Amino acid sequence: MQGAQLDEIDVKLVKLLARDSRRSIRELARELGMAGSTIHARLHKLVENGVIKRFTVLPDYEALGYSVTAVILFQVEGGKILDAGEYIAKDPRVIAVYDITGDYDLAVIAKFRSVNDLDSFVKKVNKLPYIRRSVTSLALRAIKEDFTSPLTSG
Amino acid sequence: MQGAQLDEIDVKLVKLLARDSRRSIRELARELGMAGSTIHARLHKLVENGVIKRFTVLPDYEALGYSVTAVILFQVEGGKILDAGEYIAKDPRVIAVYDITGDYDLAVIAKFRSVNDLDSFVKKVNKLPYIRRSVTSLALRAIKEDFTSPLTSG
DNA sequence: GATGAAATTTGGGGTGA
DNA sequence: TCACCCCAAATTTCATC
Repeated sequence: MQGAQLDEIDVKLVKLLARDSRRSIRELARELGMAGSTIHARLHKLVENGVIKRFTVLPDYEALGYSVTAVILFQVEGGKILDAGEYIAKDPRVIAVYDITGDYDLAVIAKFRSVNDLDSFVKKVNKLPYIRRSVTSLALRAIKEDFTSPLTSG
Repeated sequence: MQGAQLDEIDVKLVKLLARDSRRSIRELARELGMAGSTIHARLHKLVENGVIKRFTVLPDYEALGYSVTAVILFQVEGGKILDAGEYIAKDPRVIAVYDITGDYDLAVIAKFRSVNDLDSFVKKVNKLPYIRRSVTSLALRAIKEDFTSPLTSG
């Protein structure tokens, strides 16, 4: 994916956009001390190279009815970890799946409309033949949830 | 924050923007079968009510040099969970902190530039007097990481 | 790569229906 | 809420350096 080496301007541009992706190219150009057309071209490349995967919006899941967040760990039979991970990843309610070291093999974070919804998800996944064990932790509260934090707090 | 009840159009609008927040109001209006000025007003309210928290960009953390992701669980002395959570949340490398049920009290997801960087983070947090125990799992691979998934896959 | 100027769209506000 | 118009500002393209 990356032949693209990013210089300091590129990184600054991504950070500015992570903070607020609606800022005009003119404004960004002014702040970065370059011409608008240059920033426009750089932005285009960043998107093309996949450094910026998507322009999106940070939603309030509570307001949208997703009041339940869960962290679920799975033990999977050796050799089937990626298969299981990819199966789990297909579910739209899953926002993250990590292949992890330690006692468990997969860490999953997902958003649900209700505890019943969570329950049906866990049961669905546990039906897979190569899932050995799972632990479900209900997130009583999301103290922080900001996937841009490393870029926007720095 | 939520006296705002969202109708179907509002939800659709958020979903469309979660998929691509650069689409013009004209285009969104056409797709939703409403006038541009109406969509403009609705969008304004969604931002004002905090249903849309921020316009942002989905970055490729690998490309930006954050090659290490970790899932860390903490056991915290009763009564100090929120304090610990808020302390941890301040670190820019932390993208999520959940107050969870189960054997551990906090689940943390964070991004690091190196394993050393991760190590120093865990040591820093473990110095807190009310942290009883922690388990660090290195994410060998992010099989999925898309915090808009419930909105964009549905 | 970067630039400034030109051509095309868009945002945002207002009006009356 | 809508359809319509307006204008200032933005995006995007392109010839040129």
